[in-house]
Amino acid sequence: MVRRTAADRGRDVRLRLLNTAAELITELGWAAVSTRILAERAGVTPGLVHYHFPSLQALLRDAALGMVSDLLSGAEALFDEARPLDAGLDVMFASLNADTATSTRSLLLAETYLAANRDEALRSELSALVAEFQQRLARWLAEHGASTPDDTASVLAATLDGLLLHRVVNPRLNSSTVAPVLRRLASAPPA
Amino acid sequence: MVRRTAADRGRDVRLRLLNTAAELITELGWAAVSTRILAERAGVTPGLVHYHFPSLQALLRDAALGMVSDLLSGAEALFDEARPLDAGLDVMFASLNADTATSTRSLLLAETYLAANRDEALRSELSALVAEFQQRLARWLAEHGASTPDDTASVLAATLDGLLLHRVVNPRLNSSTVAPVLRRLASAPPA
DNA sequence: GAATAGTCTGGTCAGATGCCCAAGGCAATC
DNA sequence: GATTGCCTTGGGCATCTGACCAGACTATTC
Repeated sequence: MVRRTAADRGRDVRLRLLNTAAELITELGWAAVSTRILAERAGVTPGLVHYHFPSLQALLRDAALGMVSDLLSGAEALFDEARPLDAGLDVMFASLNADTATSTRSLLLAETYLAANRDEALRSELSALVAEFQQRLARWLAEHGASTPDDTASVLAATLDGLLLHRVVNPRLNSSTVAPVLRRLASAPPA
Repeated sequence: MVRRTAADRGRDVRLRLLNTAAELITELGWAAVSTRILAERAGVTPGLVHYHFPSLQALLRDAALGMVSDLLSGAEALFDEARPLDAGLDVMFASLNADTATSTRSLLLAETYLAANRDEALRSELSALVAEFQQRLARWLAEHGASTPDDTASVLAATLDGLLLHRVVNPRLNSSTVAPVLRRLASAPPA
């Protein structure tokens, strides 16, 4: 028998709200997530939303930043495991396609970029997350002999996000077409 | 004295609605554009919106596709003029940064990708526009000795969009850091 | 001048929105 | 058993939402 105090249940509801908020942002778009839709999907009364969070926007911010943080950590783990540079690039892009959970979470990333355009607080927190990811990516590139690792990491990170967006309208984008080009992007310049 | 028939005024209002709709999508996000906000900004009564368009969504679709079409035509013109491959890449990315109008319109492009995820009709029309742009880009790359021009064009287009998104949170992204990496992406693979 | 056709107004409708709060719940502590 | 502290409910508030429409306006055609 598990003891479930009020505080436990509260933490649970808070978490469930954050998770379903992330889902709904990708499904409906950031601005279309409403208190009531969110509460219903989370199996909770609407009033609870404003008990656990100061505002709906604050909830969406927390939800988005949490998921983005998870997503970037996951990506870091991928290329950290795969030792050679080529394999790392392959694995990174492949994982974006294969896993539906990852794929929808990456749409959330794009939504968050756009929302960051309109929300100062969100922008600075997102900047920090992305900057840290790029530093690790740059370090990994440098360790594997890539040239101008910092600039390459910036562009590579942007490319990965762009590919996620483009997959919506471009079915040609799969591992075998993309990987060789990415390899060229990360390689040393031709003599 | 210019003759302004009723039909002329009508066409004018229709155009003004489309233009301000595009503005508002980038400012507020797709789902946050409402009939009344749009009408007020366009200097028009709310009722007019549903006279000229069957629904608000249809208006937003038309507005977005129109602007995206303009944006892609503009980009095509840029790299068509700049004969060498390197110069073309430079000019393409530089123009995205320099011109504020172009820069906001490119945020509209990202909003449209995400909206296309939820709107079948929008998705197919956007796919067609992007596919045509990529074909021209691939042809241009091929003419300038790039390898695997089709795949390269797909990834390059995604990279450009990704860079637009990332500029929001990454101040390092400017012409001088990005251009060399793009050049590597488009170049022939090292022997 | 009458008829026609396209454009526009102002208002209405039912429903959704974010946020708030008094009242009740329940487990831990005294 | 009383008290304390956190969680939860259900309803209410003012405001906004997309869509609709009867009627007015105006330039063109007869």
